[in-house]
Amino acid sequence: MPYGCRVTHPSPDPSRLRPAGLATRTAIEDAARTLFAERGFDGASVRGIAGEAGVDPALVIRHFGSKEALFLRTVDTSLGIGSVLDGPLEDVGRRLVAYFLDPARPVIRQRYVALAQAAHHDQVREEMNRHTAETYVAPLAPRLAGADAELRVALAVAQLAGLLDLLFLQRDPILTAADPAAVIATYGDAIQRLLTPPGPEDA
Amino acid sequence: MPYGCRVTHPSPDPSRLRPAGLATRTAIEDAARTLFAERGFDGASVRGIAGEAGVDPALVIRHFGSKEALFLRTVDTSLGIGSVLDGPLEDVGRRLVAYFLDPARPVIRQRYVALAQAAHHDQVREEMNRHTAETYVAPLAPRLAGADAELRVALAVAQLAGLLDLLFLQRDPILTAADPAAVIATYGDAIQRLLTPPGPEDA
DNA sequence: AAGTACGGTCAACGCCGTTGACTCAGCGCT
DNA sequence: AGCGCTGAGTCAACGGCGTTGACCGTACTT
Repeated sequence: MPYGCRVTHPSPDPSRLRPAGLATRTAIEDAARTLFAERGFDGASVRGIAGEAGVDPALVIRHFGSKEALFLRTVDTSLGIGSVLDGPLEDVGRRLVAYFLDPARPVIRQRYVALAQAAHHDQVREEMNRHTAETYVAPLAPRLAGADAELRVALAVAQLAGLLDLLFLQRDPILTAADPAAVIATYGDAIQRLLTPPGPEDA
Repeated sequence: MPYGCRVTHPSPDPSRLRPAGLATRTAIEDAARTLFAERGFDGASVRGIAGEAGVDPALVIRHFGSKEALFLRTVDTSLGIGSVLDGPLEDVGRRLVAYFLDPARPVIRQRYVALAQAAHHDQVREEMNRHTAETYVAPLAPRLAGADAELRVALAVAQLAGLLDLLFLQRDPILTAADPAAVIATYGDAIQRLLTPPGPEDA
């Protein structure tokens, strides 16, 4: 039986069950997006992602190089803030805090947790720095008056990151239980003062 | 040769080379402190700690229960800030920032990195929250005037954590290259405003 | 002298990310 | 038709991880 070995394949239609090439890549990417968001970087395993995608774990590495590279290609490091910064400068602080506190955006929380967990990998860290510079500093610093504009934007980013850290990673009970409106007002204004400090001649 | 098996022990003095009981515990704790500080929580392995202490890896778990428990018993989660908060309230913000930026304190930086890396373990997270409540909120909130004292302290902690995050974990190039004095002044004052907001009748 | 509790050792488990050798289908070539 | 090539996919294995259970040997208790 020289050519009867075709029987080993249970499915006769190769274009149906076994998506070839690019299709498997996207299947892996979808599974990775889901599992990274659900369980974070450490919690999601390459084997788990491969299983979810119906694929051999080795294939994931063959296609993407490493778990870290898969993460970088999969998770959106810019958390969709671009539009938030477009509005008027005078209350961008409150808008930023409100954006991340919005309970209608649980995905943001998940992505932030996954990103923070993966931050000890060099390439992820560099990507986050690139993202800070590109998303926050570049559009915001030129609009600021006063000295040290870039530094002040970076400090504002740090302040924002601290809130997300205590809220989503550390899950501080005081902040978790606090009234979101109060947090938005108090913390948002504090960020705002870094960006647009009120002059002494202010009303 | 029924009792000749003593020869298997190369050292005839048991109190010298093989410290018994409590001594091995402290040896493990010392190695853990060193390696956790040097390589962080994930980077330091139980096997590595055991090797550094000259001990079987299983013994580490037998004595401390788990890597996480060893970490909690070993690393000081209060980063030695107690005394910083004791001084006058009016510039505690700057003092806090200055404390962490002091280049003479690299240990603080190491400990913070290790803590942040381990934050996704439940018990470590709870310990950090306990530490926040005990070290910051409890002594500081009663001294504050105005509403939401506890919340404002928690927000100040968040703001401080954000700076450490971008500096020590993410290693943001802008903040890393910035003049420490400027950061202490700008960011310290921002924290200060959360704690003691200047009233409208201020000079 | 027997019992027991405990410090310590050893091998193994199940997980992880990753690698290398392999099969196999498709495709262009002569 | 036969050829080699390429690239997708599979499989078993590696070394490392945290952790567990069975097993010693000693020392103290009774």
